[in-house]
Amino acid sequence: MPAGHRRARAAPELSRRDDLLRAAARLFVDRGFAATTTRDIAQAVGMRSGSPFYHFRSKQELLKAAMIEGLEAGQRRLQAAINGVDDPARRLRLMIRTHFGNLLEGDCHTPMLIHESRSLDAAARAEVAAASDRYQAAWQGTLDELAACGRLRSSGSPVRLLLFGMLNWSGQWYRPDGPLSLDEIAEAAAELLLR
Amino acid sequence: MPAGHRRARAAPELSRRDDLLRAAARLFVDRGFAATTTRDIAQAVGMRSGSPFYHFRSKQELLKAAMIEGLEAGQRRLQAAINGVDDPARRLRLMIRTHFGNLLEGDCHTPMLIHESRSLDAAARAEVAAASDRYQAAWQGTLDELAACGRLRSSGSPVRLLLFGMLNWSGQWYRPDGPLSLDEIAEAAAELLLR
DNA sequence: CCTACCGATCGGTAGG
DNA sequence: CCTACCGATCGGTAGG
Repeated sequence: MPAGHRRARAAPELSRRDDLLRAAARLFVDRGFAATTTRDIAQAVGMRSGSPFYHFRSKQELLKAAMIEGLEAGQRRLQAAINGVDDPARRLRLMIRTHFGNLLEGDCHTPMLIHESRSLDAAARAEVAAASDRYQAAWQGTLDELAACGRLRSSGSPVRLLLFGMLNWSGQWYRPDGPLSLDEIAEAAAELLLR
Repeated sequence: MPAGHRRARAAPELSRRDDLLRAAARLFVDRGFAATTTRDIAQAVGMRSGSPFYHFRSKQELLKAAMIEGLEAGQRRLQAAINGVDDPARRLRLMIRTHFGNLLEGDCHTPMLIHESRSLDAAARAEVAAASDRYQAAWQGTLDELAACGRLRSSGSPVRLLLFGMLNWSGQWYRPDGPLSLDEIAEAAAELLLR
């Protein structure tokens, strides 16, 4: 039994670390950072209470890594989705839909953790803020382009922030089995921005 | 010294209860429910660690009361602001600006606590949800009226939810000493909705 | 990665 | 509303 499986899982340490990251992200999103126990996280991946600390120095480090790596994975999905798309309006629609995916599909939902960075110390919070800025910077170019050709309702400075509000707040009310699909919600959000 | 002040503060028990509620709301908003200690709350109003439990049965009850009473106070401000205003577009602008006040001015910021209702048991969560629904119901009439006369960008069903997203998410980025005033942000949000 | 454990903190209570 | 306190839980560590 151990023989045939050797190649299936390369670098088992990395995979375990990833398991912890994914379980932590899910629990942090569901219950909040402070209400989640390192024991909960360990149990979610079948470890004992002390073992997560073999992979991460502290609970805060787990949160920091989950947020940064989750944001970077989301950013890669964003770039892949708009790769080669010239029309900025179509690009915006794709970004909105992809962001909903990062936020509400899959099993990490990292963008919903942004508020938990208040639980980090200043240094870690700065690292997370930098990753979050990189994620948002990817949007500014498309918004500027739309504003330049007059296709944005409002080119005022809070537009990007209001847009992220519409999108990120959906984590509070969206239900996969509800009456609205993510495609529909994404379309409605784009409609509000585009002229 | 005790003589002359007797009339200044009527019903001191109620006032102490209110002090606790305000301090709790502020701390819950700043640090989150789970990360806030009942000792923190007691200290914030000059009590000893056991004393909040003379006014509230449990930490959860404190959260429930802070949320419900805060939402009701906000709803009263909302109604007062639009009292006698006939133009639905102007009413919407006033509601948005007043909601920003409930959210970001004063010292309770109750709407930012909605996410913390996950820390309540099912019965308490239902009570809070009912108060939150009443708060949101006040908006639906105005939105319907605007949709009926074609002055809403989109009359799709998620518009109210997307609107609340724009507004409530601002708690994540708005700074009183930042470049944008609440008047400007409120105006930008209204611009996105109105045609 | 597990076992066994520690010190600190926390929500809540008794009794006044 | 305070004093004094309890039981439980939690993040983290030593040592293997």
